[in-house]
Amino acid sequence: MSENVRVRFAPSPTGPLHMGGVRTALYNYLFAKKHNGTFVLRIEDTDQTRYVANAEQYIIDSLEWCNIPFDEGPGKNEKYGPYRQSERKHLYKQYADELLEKGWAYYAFDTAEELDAHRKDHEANGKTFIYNWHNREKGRLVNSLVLSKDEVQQRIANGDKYVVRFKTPQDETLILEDEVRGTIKIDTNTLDDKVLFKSDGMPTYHLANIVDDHLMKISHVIRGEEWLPSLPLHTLLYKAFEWEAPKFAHLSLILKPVGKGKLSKRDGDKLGFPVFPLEYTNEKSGDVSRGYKEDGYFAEAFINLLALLGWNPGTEQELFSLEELTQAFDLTRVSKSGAKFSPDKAKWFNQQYLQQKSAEELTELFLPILTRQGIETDKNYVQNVVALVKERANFVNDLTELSGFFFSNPTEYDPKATKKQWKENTGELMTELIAVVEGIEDFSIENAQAEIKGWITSKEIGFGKVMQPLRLSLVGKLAGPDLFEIMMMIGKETTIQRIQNAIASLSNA
RNA sequence: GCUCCGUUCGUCUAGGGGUUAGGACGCCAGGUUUUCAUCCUGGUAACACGGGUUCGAAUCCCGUACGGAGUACCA
Repeated sequence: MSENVRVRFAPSPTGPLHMGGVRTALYNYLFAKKHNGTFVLRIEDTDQTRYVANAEQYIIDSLEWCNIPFDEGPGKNEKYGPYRQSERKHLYKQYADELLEKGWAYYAFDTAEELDAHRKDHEANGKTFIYNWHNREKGRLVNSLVLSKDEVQQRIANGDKYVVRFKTPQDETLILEDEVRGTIKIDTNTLDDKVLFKSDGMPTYHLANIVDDHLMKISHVIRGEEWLPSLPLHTLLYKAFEWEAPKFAHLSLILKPVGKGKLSKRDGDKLGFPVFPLEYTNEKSGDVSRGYKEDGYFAEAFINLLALLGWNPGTEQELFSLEELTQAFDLTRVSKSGAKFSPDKAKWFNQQYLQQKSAEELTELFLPILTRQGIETDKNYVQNVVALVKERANFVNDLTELSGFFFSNPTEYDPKATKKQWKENTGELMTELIAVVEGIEDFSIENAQAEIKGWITSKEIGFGKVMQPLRLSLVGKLAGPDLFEIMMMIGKETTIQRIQNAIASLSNA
């Protein structure tokens, strides 16, 4: 199997790439890399009515950001190109004709309205309309199986609109193999004769897909579960063409975190998490959808969490680099059932990755955010700040909230904490503390600690009586790193200043 | 409706005839941090149901229920 593994990710450019799509791409990528194979990107844009101009670039950018770039695809290494089906349009007709000649397909002249009427009719009788040449519909459908040869010729010559349909064989039981699901049995009589070639001259997905996978020498088709019902058709198509079929693997869907159904953009909006890798602006409506990248996720974390959603290595390891994923990945360990997405776990993954980063790395990421807020400071200072607060952060963006008091004096004090910690005599105590702080000649952590703690001990009052109001004065709330660290960072002057501010606004209210 | 796929703690999952059914997220409690978070320790909690097969079933088979997908001249 490790020879000539070629897989493809074949999205339709109808909008931004959903995280489920990214996962499909990722599994393809991992499988390819694991087997020294090739990862192909093919754009399936055979439906002109749903085409969205910026979608293809979005897909490419997303794969890029996730660090799972394709080896072959539009504009890259095009030895089996072109890779946009719209640009391969001329290829498909001959294959439809081949099937027609071999008797594996036929012309159908039924209009959309007629078919619609049939469907409604059947529905009214509690039945399902199946366009299936060999039974049920004899005489009601207009196609080259019931029309005479001459009539067919004439209709085509007249320019009548027609489609080409696959002629599904009768009374066969298909035994299909899926790499993740095992054996699937299907009775061909339950299948309908799918359209292979549309009246607009474009192939449908089914035809284009099989032809392209064959032409591009795809060895493994790893795709979403929504394609499982098409597997019999696709298998039959390979048979009809007398081509060797690739192996298939169908991936279960990513489900919404709460309730039923598959994950949708709405869930993200409602529960406050992105469903797209990158921010996306809808060209028509102007709507902006948030992205994992913009929400502060690391690409490695995003990939890691996606990989574990529906796959596991069989060990208890959960944190994987892309390299490790590639090594560990195995299609047979992909789970058959759909997985509910958990925003909490996603956050945890990001936290894990953030904690692994050094203060230096995080500072590089944090600096632009500070600049955007108009805070210009010394990089070393920022790095020291980051070192102090990073263990409290899940996202780089959290650093803003966590470190604000390092850059400016508190302007308000947490009311609840104030009520609890700022008592009648606290003002006097803090005034005394100012004197103590002023008296510290060499303002180092050791000295400050020794002086202040010594003073508290001599006053014979509890540490909390001083330390909590002090924290309130310096930070504005009861949170944050060690107080002495904070004092060193902001310096003696600012420390005193902040205590004075606190006394002014909290004791004279 | 019909066809196909699936079902282990709330969630992601391990386990595939004999296990105290394991881990992770979440949640709860305790410890550390005179704060908060982190961190550590512990706890909570699951084999959908009913029939078989078997000495023995979460595990194999059948059925039911529930969930999902498909049922387009969309992909």
